[in-house]
Order: sequence, then structure tokens, then C-alpha cells
Amino acid sequence: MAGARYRDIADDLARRIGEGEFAAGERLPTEEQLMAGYDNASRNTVREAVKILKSRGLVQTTQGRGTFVLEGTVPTTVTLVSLPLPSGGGDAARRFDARLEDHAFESTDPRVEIQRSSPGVAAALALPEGSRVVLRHQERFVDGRPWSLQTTYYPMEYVTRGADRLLDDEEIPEGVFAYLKETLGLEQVAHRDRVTARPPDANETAFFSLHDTGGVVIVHDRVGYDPGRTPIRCTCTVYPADRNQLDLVIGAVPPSPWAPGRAASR
Amino acid sequence: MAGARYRDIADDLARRIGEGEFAAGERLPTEEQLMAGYDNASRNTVREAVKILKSRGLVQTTQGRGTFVLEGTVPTTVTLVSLPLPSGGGDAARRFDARLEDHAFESTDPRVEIQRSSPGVAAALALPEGSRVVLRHQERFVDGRPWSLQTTYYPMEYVTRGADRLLDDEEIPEGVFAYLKETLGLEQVAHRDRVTARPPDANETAFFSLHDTGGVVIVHDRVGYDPGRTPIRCTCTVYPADRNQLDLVIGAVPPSPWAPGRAASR
DNA sequence: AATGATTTGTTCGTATGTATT
DNA sequence: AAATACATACGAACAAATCAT
Repeated sequence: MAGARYRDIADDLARRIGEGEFAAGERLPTEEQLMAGYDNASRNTVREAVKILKSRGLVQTTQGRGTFVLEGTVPTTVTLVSLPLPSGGGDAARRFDARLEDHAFESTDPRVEIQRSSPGVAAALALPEGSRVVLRHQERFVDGRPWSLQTTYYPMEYVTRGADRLLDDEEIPEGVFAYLKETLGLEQVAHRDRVTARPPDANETAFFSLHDTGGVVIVHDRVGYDPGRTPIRCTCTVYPADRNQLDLVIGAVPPSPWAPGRAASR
Repeated sequence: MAGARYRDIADDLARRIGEGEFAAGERLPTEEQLMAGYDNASRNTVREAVKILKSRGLVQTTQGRGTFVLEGTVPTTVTLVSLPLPSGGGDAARRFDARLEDHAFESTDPRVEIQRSSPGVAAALALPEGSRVVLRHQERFVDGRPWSLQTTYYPMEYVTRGADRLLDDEEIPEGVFAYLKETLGLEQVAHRDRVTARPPDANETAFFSLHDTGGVVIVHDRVGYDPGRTPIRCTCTVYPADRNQLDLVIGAVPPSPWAPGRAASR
């Protein structure tokens, strides 16, 4: 027992969970029982240990019920890129939208705002910092569960050049791609994506029903370009990491090889 | 105040940090001062609040020194895929290795093991579950700092077919790609990638010097295929999310548009 | 180099609130 | 309504790391 007591207890419990002593979905001993089981450690010490397990996503606690070992949920797969190499690609629509397979999804009508561009958005869209951008924000659901938050930024100039439906508080039925091509002749033929992950902020914690501590979100930023390498738009999508994975396919590959669970734990 | 006291304090402190009252790198008020500032809340309550800020990656605490607002570190960019579309691709080497730009990196000599394949690895490599695989594990560093953990799995069959240097406890100078092509005629022409994120386990927490609570790792799994769609190998790389981002480039795009910081916070 | 003050880390005890069974 | 179990909150003591003197 090298370190702090609560950390030792956490490690021991993690080990016992890993060894199957407490199966997925099962209830852990109560705080009272853990106190007894660990040499009459105080309740606070035991609770500190359980907090670590929560922050590692191993268990979940519910007031009045107990502490439960989380079962690995089957993540939803979002395909960022799917590129059969030889020909250079199937249809463009499949190429340039992050796709969600085998799930119906709903989303709120967009909330539309006009903002002065932040440094990040300005750089992405190659606009002067502080220039106006149109922002369309949607909350998206899968099976009624909160699934992702998406914000797309367009240069305000598009609106003044005729794409005024960008300001509508409604989905554009034919899709923004088709609409921009129709009205402005813009065509997205390339994109650059950035994927990061971080703890959620307060908004995201609330929307995705994550815990105070221990949640993780994946952030996917995409900038789309026209043939002249001019940025067209910039999209930021936030996913809760516990129920999503991102997929890339480059070249000819067989159907998904991913087995449930992780490929490797260390 | 609506919720729990420690949560209210955390939200208030997060707001004050966001508004610049406490700048990046600056020290937050001591626990004693926070107690006084929040209606004589108890020390434990204040500490609970600070824990939330830690788990959100907003602050870092150091025993004996204080609590400090974290400055956004410039992340290292790993390019997973870079594909100029028109031609179908530049050179293969650039296409099929996750690249790290503008940084020299070192890695330990591989630790080599022979294991029975887990369900995940078996599925990825299209082998019967429990069949033998060779596992090469490396710890990788950038600027002397721990940067990523990588494990690559090969079917044991490769060794018996002549690629016995896979078992060497050393790097293969010409690269495993070249070696496998040379000895077995294997050529990786396609790959499927999966990106997920999760809290670190105990090993990762230690190696990357993350905190008990609040750390995030990005997991990048890649399965490489030969022209016959047969899996060749499977690689699992784990990055600490606080200092890494993954990049994808599809088509002709200008040089990196990412500005420091996030494209969008909500 | 040693000391003491400051500041966060760990552990315990206790009481009360709230959701579930 | 009662018992169970986790959540919140306070108080206190000592440990360990850091910093100024």
C-alpha cells in the first residue's frame, strides 16, 4: 500500500471489478459494507475511492439505490470519411457528410445567430477576425437520447449575396450543400478535420446528462473547401464519448471488424 | 442558488475564470480566501468546488503552492490521413502512417509479447479467438515528455512464415512495413480507423502524469489491409487528449487553418 | 542550511437531506 | 411509513510540499 488510502481502495476495487468479482450491471457493496471491508476506513475515504471509479467510467452511483458497475455500451459509429481509393470516391454526398449508420436521428430546428467571428472561426474561414458570421446550432438526438451538439458557421457574406435562407429558423430541406450550390454556385470538394477530446463544460454536462466529474466529449471540427481552396463553412460537433466512436475508411476494406469492447487495454 | 452549494461555487468560479477575472497561469484565491468569499462555506465544500474545476480541466492544484488557472497548451497535431483526392494519393508512406509534424520524437525499444488474441484483436485481424498474436508495445515521447502508448498486433503466423524479426526486442530500422513486404510480400493498401475517447486507466494516468480525476485519453485503433482485403495488422495508440489533436485532410486544402484554441465553445 | 509560515492533501467524525425500495 | 443508501455540508486534525526568511 504505497499511496493514499482512498487511492489504494480505488485500485483494489478496480482490480476486483476487472477480475469479474463484480459483474457489469451488478451492485457494488454499500458504503457501509466497504467501510467494514477496508479496515473500517471512514465513509468519506470510501466515497473518495468510489469517486475515482466514477471518474474512470467504471461505476455509476444512484442516490437511494447504490453503486453499479457500468456495462460497456455499444457505441454509435459516426463515419467521418469513407473513401474507396482506386476510383477516388463514390458519390460526393457520402464523402463529405459525417454519416450515422443504422440509426434514425432527429434534431431540433436550428437556432440561428449572427456573431462576430472568434479567432478560431475567423482563422478557419479565412476571414478577418471580428467579421460577421452566421451560426446555425442544432441539438441532435438518437432514439430520443441526446446525441450531439452541432454548430455550423458561414460567412455573413453568403446571406448578402443571396443565400438568405441561411437565416431561417428551420432546416433547409434539400440540405445546405444543395442550397449553397444552387444559390451561390459553391461546391465543397475538400475538407480538413480536427478531432480532439476534453472534459465537458457545464452546458454539455447538462445536455448529455453526464456526471460532475469524469465525463468526456469528443469534438469534431470540419472546414469545407471549394475547388479554389477557399473555405466554405466550418462545423463543430460535440459528441459524448461514452456512446460514440468515429470511423475512417480509406481504401477497400471488409465490413466493420470492430468487436464489442476495446481492441487493447494497454 | 438552485443546486448544491459546491456546484454553485464551481459554476461561479468557472464564470469568473471565463470572464478573465483570473487570467491563465494566475493563482486562484486560497481555500481560506474562498471560504471567506463564499459566505464562510466549509473548507471541504470549497474543495469539492475546486475538484469540479479540475475535472473540467480549468485549473490545476499543486500542494504547497496553490490553485492555478490552466493556460491552453498548443496541442501536437497527428495527421491520421492526408489524401489529395484528384490523383488518389501521394506516396503511400505518407498515406498509411499517422504522422507527427514538426516534432522529433523518440520511443522506447518495443516490448514484445506473444499472447492469445482477445475478442477485439481477433475480430480485427479476422483470426479465431484465442489464436496467437505477436504484440509490440512502445512508449513514445516528444520533447522528452510522454506522448503516446502504442501497441501493434500481428498474427503469429507471420513469424512462422519467416518474419522472425517481429520477435526482436528492437526497432526494425527499415520499418515494419518494408520488412513485411520484403519477407512475406505483404502490402498495406487500405485501412480502417476508429477513434474513441475515454478516461485514462491507472497505467495511463501514471505514464502521462494525469490527475486522479479529470484526465482524458484519445484512443486510435487502426486495422491495415492488403489488396485482398485481408487484415495485416492492428495498431492501438493512446494519446493524452490535453496535448494532442488528430487531423484529417481530404482533398486539396490550404495549410492548417486551426487557430490556437477551440473553433467553438458551444 | 534550517526554520517557520503558507497552502493543498488526506483522513476521520458527525449530522442532515433526498431518492429509492 | 420505515428502512436503506447515496448526497451534501460542516468541523477538526495532521501530513506533505513549497516558499520566504
